[in-house]
Amino acid sequence: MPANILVVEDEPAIQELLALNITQAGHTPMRAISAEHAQELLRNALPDLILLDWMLPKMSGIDFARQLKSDSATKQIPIIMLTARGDEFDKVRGLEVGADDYVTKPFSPKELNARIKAVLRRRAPQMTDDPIEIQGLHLDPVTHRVKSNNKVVDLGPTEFRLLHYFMGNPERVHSRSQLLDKVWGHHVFVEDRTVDVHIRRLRNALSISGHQDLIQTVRGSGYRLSVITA
Amino acid sequence: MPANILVVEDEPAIQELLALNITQAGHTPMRAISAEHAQELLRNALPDLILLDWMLPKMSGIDFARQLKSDSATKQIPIIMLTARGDEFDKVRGLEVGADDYVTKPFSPKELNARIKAVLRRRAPQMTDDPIEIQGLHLDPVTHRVKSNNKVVDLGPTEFRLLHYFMGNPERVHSRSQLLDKVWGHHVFVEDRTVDVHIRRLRNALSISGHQDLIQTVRGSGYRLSVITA
DNA sequence: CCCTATTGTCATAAATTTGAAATATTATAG
DNA sequence: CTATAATATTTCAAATTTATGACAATAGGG
Repeated sequence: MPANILVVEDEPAIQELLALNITQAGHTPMRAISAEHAQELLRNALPDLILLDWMLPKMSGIDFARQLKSDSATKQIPIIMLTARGDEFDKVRGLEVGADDYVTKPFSPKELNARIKAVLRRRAPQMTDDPIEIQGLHLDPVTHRVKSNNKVVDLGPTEFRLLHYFMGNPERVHSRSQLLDKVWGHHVFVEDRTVDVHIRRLRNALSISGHQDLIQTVRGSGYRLSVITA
Repeated sequence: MPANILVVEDEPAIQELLALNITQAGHTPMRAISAEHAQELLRNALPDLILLDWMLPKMSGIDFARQLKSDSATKQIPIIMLTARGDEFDKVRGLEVGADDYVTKPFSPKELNARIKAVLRRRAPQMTDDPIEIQGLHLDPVTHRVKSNNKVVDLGPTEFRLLHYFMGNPERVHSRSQLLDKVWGHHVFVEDRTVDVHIRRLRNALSISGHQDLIQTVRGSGYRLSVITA
């Protein structure tokens, strides 16, 4: 979720404010004081998002945006426009040059962060949300449901992710550490043994449809989802 | 119901007229003065519908339409052709290149909007004015009414849009952010938690006819309208 | 301009989930 | 068959998430 954000703003005070905000929201700011300066930075590294002032010295924000959107290297980078309330800015023109959203100054940190989050989210690639079926057990990420013959299997959030992962990688043994990485997240600090508890909860829930044996223990290695009952 | 509509028209006066019409119909126009310009805009964002002049400088409307329909990214976008009465235009050729409908200039705003609505309805059933019924709960966008066995469910504007969206996308889990995007709009700045409150109000209103359980909480993910009670 | 409906936020209450600790079982080397 | 390591279960308090009621600000309608 943390992203690199390029701030293009000529007023030092506002730029500082923006950078601070971005940092506090867990992202990393890159700063440019003009379109030209920004172009220079872009040659080295491409950010995940660009905050662009509508009014800039020399090349204006709108021209710069147009340019960014016409360059194949930068055109997919989302842009949030910064406009002063007095500016003659309308959504249509903004959208025409390819801005994904806009914020009017003065803006609240809260609002800015909300918009950054929203834009990044829209960009985020959709995870594979194809339904999976194994042994009559259906898992559908879209509806967030697990069913077996019209019987609904009720799962908590973690158990759902766990089962999703198992069904996406069947017949393979996963160590507790691997499961923590893939299902919980890369940087979580959780006891290995806690996985056991969630496996128990998952089996428990699956037992309603008789699928509890799908989740098998591989002593000394971890767990596995397998259709082989032996 | 609101849609982004790309207008490709080289005559400024007519373009202005079209944009005005579109805006008044509750949609958002994007303007291009040529096929090339349109291509540029399309690289940024795909509209829900394209209004395309039959006669354009350089690349003609017909060629552009053909190109749009051959590109996998744009081929499902519906196209309405604009033709002058004098133009030697025949429906067959228009349909050959994949236009979904056509309007002859001069056109009446009424006719244009009717055609836009019709084309959009064919493509996105959820944002049309068609009545929806689920589990005896009837929602009619035209009369702006919700009924269940001649019992009237009284809803505020936001709750109505929310229910409309849910009924147009049943069984699917929607995150709070998605709901804010789809029901409130892209550029609104509202707390995620506010969705909870409106869900509550919606459930409350629905309880008059016993449909409150249609709106289900999916812990950790969002909300869902589902007929599956379990 | 007054009155009412609607909205978005909070604060607080409820409900559910989670992680870890303690205890019980089970598998397996020797 | 035993000792021992590994896994299963149970339990519980803390943490997280959602539900709810109240309220101030706004928008609309007369």
